[in-house]
Amino acid sequence: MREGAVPASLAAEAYTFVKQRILRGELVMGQAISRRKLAAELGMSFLPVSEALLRLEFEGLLESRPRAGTRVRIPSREDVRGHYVVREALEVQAAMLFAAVATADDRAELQKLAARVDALSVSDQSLYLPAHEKLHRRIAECARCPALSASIEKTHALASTWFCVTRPPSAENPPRRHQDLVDVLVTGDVATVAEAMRQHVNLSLENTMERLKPYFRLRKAYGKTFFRSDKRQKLELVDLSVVN
Amino acid sequence: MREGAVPASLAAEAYTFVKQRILRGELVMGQAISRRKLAAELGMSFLPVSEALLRLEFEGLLESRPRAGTRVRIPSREDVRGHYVVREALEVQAAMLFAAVATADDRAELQKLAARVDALSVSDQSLYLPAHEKLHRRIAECARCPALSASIEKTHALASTWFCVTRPPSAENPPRRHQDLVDVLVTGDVATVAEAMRQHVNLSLENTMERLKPYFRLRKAYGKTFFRSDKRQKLELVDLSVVN
DNA sequence: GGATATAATCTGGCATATCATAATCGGGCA
DNA sequence: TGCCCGATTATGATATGCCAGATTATATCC
Repeated sequence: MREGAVPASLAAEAYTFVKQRILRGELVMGQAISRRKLAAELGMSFLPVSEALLRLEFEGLLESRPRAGTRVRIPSREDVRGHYVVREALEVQAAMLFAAVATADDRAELQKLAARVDALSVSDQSLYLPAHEKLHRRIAECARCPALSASIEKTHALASTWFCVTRPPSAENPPRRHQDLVDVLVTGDVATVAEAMRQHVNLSLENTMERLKPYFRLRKAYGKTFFRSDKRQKLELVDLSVVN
Repeated sequence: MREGAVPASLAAEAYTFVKQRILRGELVMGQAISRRKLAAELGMSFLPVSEALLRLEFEGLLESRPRAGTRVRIPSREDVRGHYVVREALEVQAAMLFAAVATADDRAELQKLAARVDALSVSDQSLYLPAHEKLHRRIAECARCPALSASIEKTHALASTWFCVTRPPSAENPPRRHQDLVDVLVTGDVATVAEAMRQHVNLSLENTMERLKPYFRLRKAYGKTFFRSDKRQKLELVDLSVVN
């Protein structure tokens, strides 16, 4: 995700550009993306832009239809459930490896991160998300398997799309959710650790499912047509907030 | 993977074409692929071909360097290990879900498949691979989570690349390897099932690691240069078989 | 006003052409 | 025979242009 220096290719530049926009919530679910306008904005042809969007489509962040358009994907219930099943598999594996190979420093750092995440979860929503991502990324990195880290990171990027909807002030969760999890990770045996992570992910699933509920209907409304103007989108979202 | 009717796009046609070639072993590890020749062969421009190869590169089947070339990827030790760590995570998850939700019919079918796989493993190598794939795919499908199935299938496609090297007549494995696994899957509780699958995958890891050992050196020899003629490849392979 | 046909606009897919660079080839040299 | 260096060829990345189809805007009719 680092993009400090000059990008290896124009396509890579476009890729990180769009991805950042999505992750920051500047592009919301269902919003249309024009390859040509993007190309003009970035000062390149629309071909590298197409390549970048294609990649984001493979990763599940976008969806497109041949001559209709491209937009930020709105998930279905099955999408969300499937996502969390895969995520559970990967994160449990990471947690088990963590318990097996993490150093004392690794464990100490993780506990600090967890405290920070839990603190932010009630104070600052915008800082919470990246901190939460970092916590999970760190667990995977301490498992010392780059392929597993990469898989998990891809999974998280996808889920980030869903989290840009403002959530209720989160009195719903125990305020020590991540600290409790990490305490188990740091001290427990492999089986205990696996079970704790499994429950943690399943809690996230329920949260996400609840939060996205209004969007599932929106997805149906969008269904087959790729709107280019965003008038209807706005209308739907008003309708959405009524229900929410 | 079905490709019965007309493909949705030229790029999709090129994608399945190349993928089939790799999975059938017509394209071996390290072999160069020319986008332009492929395009001519398929009667299309090299742009949809590029898109197809790009996708295969994302999936880990190919590797390319900007103005050097594209070739079938030769894995490193870390690649193989990482692959099997992710695969273990996914297959264990599938096995657990299978144990939880599979019907009686599902279980009966799986036992037949396992018997067939074990039989083929000593008789017919070319039929063994697809049967083995089908067995694992069936487990995932019975878990009734399409996203998990898709992830596992992608993982298997990648691994298929490594299996086109002829393997020693496999007296190494107990002749009931898959039947034993499936017996546990069908009758065991969730924890037992998970552990059985974990061991099964780890056995595969060791097998694959052993079989690919000569290729790890080949990868180093290839290293930075993307050969376009295959003279050196042939030479290396001779050197390879000496060691093997 | 509201529905419907029709033109204008926009979209993604693809073909062709160009460019800088990497791999290869062919001499010259030791 | 073996090795280094320029010329040649091949490659992936990108630009531009065109096409068929989807969406949107507009005119028309009731």
